[in-house]
Amino acid sequence: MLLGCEIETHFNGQITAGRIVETEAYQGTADPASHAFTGRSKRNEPMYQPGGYVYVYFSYGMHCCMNIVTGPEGNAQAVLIRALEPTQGMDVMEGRRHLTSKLNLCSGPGKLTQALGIDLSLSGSVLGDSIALNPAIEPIDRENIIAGPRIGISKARDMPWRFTIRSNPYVSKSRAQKALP
DNA sequence: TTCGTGATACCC
DNA sequence: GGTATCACGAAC
Repeated sequence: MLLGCEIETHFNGQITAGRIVETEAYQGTADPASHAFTGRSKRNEPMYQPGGYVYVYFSYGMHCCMNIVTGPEGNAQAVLIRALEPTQGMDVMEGRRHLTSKLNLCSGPGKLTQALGIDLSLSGSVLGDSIALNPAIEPIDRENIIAGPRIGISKARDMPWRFTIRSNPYVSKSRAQKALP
């Protein structure tokens, strides 16, 4: 479980980090909403690597979104990181995001990649170098994890594979409460 | 609620 | 080559 773990990046001597408060699971080639559903391609190739690889994709003309590959090689399971609670390098993040509101620095998948300085060139890299994954500072009790439908997809909308930490103010907001059709 | 934005995939 | 699609965000 990635919730509660910390993602830390080092670029140009600048350190930024945040605690994961919101994720979405994508279950490989059998999941119609997964980027791996239509088969292997140059873009989704990192998803087929073993757990620990990073898959970054570009979407809607301006956003990069970051996934952590979690399954065995060839399985294409990945977890989309949707929101972080900033923990280190707030000043650097504010500079990259051009705003000073801690609450909104990383409250969305495109926002957090911008705040952490992650872009397409990091797709296919491995955790541990420029991007590190640190263990949870404190474990999250099962009762404090909320599961709900994933956001922004048109297929398999009924699968409750979006996970957030209960009552955490740093989760993404604008579409968070959107009801299913 | 709408609109900007560009990489990708797939079809010619 | 052209174009529809897209796991979004910010401005209205």
